Amino acid sequence: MGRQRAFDEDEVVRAAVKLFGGRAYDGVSVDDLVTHLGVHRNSLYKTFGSKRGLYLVALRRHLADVLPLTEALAAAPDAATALRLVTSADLGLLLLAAVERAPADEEVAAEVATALTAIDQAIADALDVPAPLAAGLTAAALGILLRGNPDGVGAALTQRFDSPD
Amino acid sequence: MGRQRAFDEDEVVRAAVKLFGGRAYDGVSVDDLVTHLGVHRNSLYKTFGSKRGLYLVALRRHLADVLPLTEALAAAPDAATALRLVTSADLGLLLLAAVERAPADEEVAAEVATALTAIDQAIADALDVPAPLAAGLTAAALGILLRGNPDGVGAALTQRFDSPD
DNA sequence: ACTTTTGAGGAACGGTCGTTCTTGACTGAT
DNA sequence: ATCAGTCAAGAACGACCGTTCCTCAAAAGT
Repeated sequence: MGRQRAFDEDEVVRAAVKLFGGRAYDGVSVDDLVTHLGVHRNSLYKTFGSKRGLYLVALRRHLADVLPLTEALAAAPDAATALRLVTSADLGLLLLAAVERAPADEEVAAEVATALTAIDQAIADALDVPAPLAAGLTAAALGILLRGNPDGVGAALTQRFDSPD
Repeated sequence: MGRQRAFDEDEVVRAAVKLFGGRAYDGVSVDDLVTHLGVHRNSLYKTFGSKRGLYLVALRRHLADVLPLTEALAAAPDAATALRLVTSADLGLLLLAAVERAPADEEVAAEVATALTAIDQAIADALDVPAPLAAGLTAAALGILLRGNPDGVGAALTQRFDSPD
């Protein structure tokens, strides 16, 4: 048919995940995307439709990368392991999407809610704890990620948490 | 000397806290501020210097409102009470500032870090627990706030948490 | 070899951004 | 009564936003 594209769509989306995960949605301009993604403006719009379209694709790719995390969670023996798994994952875009975009974009809100629920469920199943408790653990992990200190804090929490078992 | 101003600066700052706490920094335009704050463009720039200047003032006001929270925390008898105090507080702007602005504005980052440390310290003192554990509790509270479910989740966490005592 | 389809390339669009300028009304001090 | 200083009001600024258009080069189908 026509000329073949000179960029790898998967690479582009991954680079977009990195960019959108690093700063706010409105802080990433289309110029930034064109510069850092190695895709021409025109191809970007031809492929993803709009900036928001690319963002949604990037978000879904990011959330798809969370699936392996839930599988790893299924084998977690205790809360400490589960918390460490979540806090050591790269969830930058998920975090930013939840705080910043979800309130303004219900499609983003739906994706985020689904992903968080999946993590909750994986924790609930693995540790055999009630759903609200699993959701609390997920929330705690997100809070730790948000504070940017993966070490020490989580350990202190779960050390106390696992002791009654 | 001149004409007296027709707006209450305190009211304006409080309205700004509400606006900036509701959506991303770049999502709040100066037009939005002028419209919802009841201050004229010119007065806004005369009083606060810039949009970022107003944001910083609003952030500091918001964080000043956190001080009473730390005082209340000092009297918290257990983790459940502490967590409930934090998760029932209005920390929208703090949360948004931590996730979205802090990475891009080191002055914001410093303010946020100071506020979070103050909460950590208050919890550590009240519950007589080590600092990392207190920081973990603060993080958990932030995560719960971020998920937007103040009830149930926190209770499930702390019920388990306080039981060994 | 020729046509057709598609991407690359870059200029350009209208709109909105944060910010500033100009003008006139109001008020305290001389 | 006059003057100086501050505020309100809104037009206007250049810069940048997301998006589109136009032209040319490359490659698949005939």
